[in-house]
Amino acid sequence: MRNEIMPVRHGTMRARNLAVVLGEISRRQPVSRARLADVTGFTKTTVSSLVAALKAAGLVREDGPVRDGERGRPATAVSVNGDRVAGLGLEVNVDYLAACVLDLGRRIRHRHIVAADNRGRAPERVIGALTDLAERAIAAAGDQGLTVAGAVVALPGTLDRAGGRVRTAPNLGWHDVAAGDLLAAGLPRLALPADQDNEANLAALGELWFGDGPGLGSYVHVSGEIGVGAGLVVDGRVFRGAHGFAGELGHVVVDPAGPPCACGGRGCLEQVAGQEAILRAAGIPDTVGTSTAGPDGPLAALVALLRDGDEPALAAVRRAGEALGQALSAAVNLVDPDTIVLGGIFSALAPWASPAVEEALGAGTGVVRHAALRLTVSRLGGDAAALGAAALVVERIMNDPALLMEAPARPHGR
Amino acid sequence: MRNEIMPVRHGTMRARNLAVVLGEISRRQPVSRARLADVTGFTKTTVSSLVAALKAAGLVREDGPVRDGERGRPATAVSVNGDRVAGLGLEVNVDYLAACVLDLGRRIRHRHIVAADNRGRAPERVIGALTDLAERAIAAAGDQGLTVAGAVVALPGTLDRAGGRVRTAPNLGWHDVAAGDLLAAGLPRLALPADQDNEANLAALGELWFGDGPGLGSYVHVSGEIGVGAGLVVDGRVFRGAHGFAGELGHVVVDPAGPPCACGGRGCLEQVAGQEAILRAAGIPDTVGTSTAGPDGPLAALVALLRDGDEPALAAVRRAGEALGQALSAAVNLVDPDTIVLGGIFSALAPWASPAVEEALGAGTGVVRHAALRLTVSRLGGDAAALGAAALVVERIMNDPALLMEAPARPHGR
DNA sequence: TCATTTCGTACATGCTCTGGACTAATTAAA
DNA sequence: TTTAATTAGTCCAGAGCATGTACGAAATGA
Repeated sequence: MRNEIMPVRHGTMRARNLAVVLGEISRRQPVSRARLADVTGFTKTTVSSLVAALKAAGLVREDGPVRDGERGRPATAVSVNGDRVAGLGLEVNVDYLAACVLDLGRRIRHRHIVAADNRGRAPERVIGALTDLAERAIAAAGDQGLTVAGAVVALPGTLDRAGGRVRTAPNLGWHDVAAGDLLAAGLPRLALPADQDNEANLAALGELWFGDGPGLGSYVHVSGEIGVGAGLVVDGRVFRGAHGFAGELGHVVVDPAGPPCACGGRGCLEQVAGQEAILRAAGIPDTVGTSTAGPDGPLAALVALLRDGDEPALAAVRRAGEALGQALSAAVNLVDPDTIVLGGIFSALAPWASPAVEEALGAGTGVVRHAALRLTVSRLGGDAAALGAAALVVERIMNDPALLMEAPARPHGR
Repeated sequence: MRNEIMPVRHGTMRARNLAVVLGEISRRQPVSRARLADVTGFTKTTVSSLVAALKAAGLVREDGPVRDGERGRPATAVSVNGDRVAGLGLEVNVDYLAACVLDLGRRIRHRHIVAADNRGRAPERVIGALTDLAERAIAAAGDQGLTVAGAVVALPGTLDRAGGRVRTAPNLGWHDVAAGDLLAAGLPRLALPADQDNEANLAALGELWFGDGPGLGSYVHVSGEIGVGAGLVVDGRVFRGAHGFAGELGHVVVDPAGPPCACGGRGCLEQVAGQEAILRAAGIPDTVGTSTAGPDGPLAALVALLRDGDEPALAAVRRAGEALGQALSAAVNLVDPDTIVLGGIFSALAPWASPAVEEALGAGTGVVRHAALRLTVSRLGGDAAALGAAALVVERIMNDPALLMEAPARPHGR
């Protein structure tokens, strides 16, 4: 019904085809124009013209002659130019801020996390500190000859992405904050408009790019920090649902008779498998202020107890894993992924939680389905969402390089 | 990662723009070329050319002069031509077969349901009966001057859509059946290749087109028959997940301690809210053979008991509603729809089940979210999936009318 | 040294959208 | 009744982009 098929004009066609060629270059890295013509179906002429435009924009580089086949003139390989354009990823979380710079070649050029207790702090202050971080990142990029083309901010809450506002970020204590405007005020104007997205979605994207590798196509990425969220990736695309609130794993009911949750529901997963719940059940005081992720945080204390075989801690984590597995089985039945990736605090707890997760997952998914399902653990650090945010900028450029090219590429607007 | 951006050539551009114009015509029905130019952004020249092509293909019709504004030359209105091309929808279900013909103007031209106990019957026999039904439908369409351009079959099971095979349809007793080939053998070659899809997905599509109206954008459509399935529609598109098995609501766990299910899991929704479970709990023998949907079926008996205030029946339906609401709350948290539509047997049971569904739904979704959520009941009959199947054919044509147009529209393949 | 093979570019061609001029049909005003 | 204004739709040149053939460039092998 709501089909949104947009008109295609010459400019759109060109823009699209630039993206096709750039994408294929990125996928096959040093690759000749002839081979590009082969795989895209374009004529050699068209490929040459598209590559020339990409080269002029600094997005692509000629690597010099390479012998591809056995006879014949050697090809001049082209590859993505990672030394000119980069994306900036930013992240606001409850107990830290993060920034990272990712170049078009997918190399991380800068990465910085600072601990900060943002719980209840005024949004202006938080965004102020974040823009400081962003400025330093942009400067660092500049030192390496990189131009930062755009930025995305990861925020832990429900967003109105179109309006650039945060509706609610309960763990930050934010309500209806114009984060976009605040950020725009502090950042230099970039070529691409700054954007924001949910922390869980971006962490999932980070996993796709830097985690278990490009083999992952469709998966549920659990990103438990203070809350429990999930990013749903289907065929390499983040699935956001109708309003962008999909993947709220933390509020899936795992025990209808359970305790009431702040969300208004009852027996939500977060009540059992959220960080606070786990710590409480394990008998550890949850002191925010010392960074959760840091070596002195309560999470480290929990892991230490687990290592020592402390029974209450083990039971708490087991119970959390069980509930998580149950909620995930619903996600599997409804969203049909290949893989489940445990991220956030669960990647640290995985050695003790995984068996319970696995078992509950098995009980909640059919035999056939369960056999095809993989359960993996994220190897990414706490700033997975910042990485994903930067990846989103790069992805956006790769999907529409014309955004960064001179006017001729899109002559008639749109 | 897996981005699938396809090259765009002139033919693709044209094909796309034909779809844009056709879609806008369909949306605004009698509409002038001038207005089309306005809303699409094309020049008047381009619109004229596109409309001419659509008219030549018989997809669009000129309605005669209409005074649109107040001054100036009156416009000649164009609208979708519903009298030339139609789509055929077919449905195989446990206790009936259905066919329907839908013209491009979205009018149902033919609709036929026959009761049949397909449980355990040989697939060849079932498909044979279905092709008979299809032939009669095609003949009926021909009598009305319509050409059937394509067909889609709704099947109650997990499908390998690309390969045209049914993997498993437990309630039919089918395993790895080449339904596509069987059907192709019996049907005349249509302009578009015949396709198949899951019954739940198509029922959801049927609801989108013929149910509570175009207002619905994103919703979960529960289609309980023998099993319990759900079709997920996000922004007017069916969401199929990675392998096409999304929306398996029937196997979401509602009670981890519950009875084992045939799927290998434990405490699945289907064990509580499936038709058999409800009937058993209500003390009614589940005799398949008499059509479930018919006036003498066990479902009618259940409704009669409910009308009489029979307590075991009321309790069974209440319990089913509760479990359904709980499973649906997971779907809401994960997929983020606007609306829940109760279809299948639940539309008949809604008067007694809805309060329990509503309550469980409220307990499992945050306050904010729950306030925005609507719970409605399908007004469609048993053949919702057949309607949806026909709608899918029509949608496919509307999305790419060039498929039905002479070669000139796509000169270079693809 | 020359045929063969493969890579990349040049130039003419064709398809499709754009834009301004023009014709057509109607209402409002003179 | 005539004339100006307004809106609809078509005609025709023009521009953007991909296609296709021809051709020069750079390697291998005989």
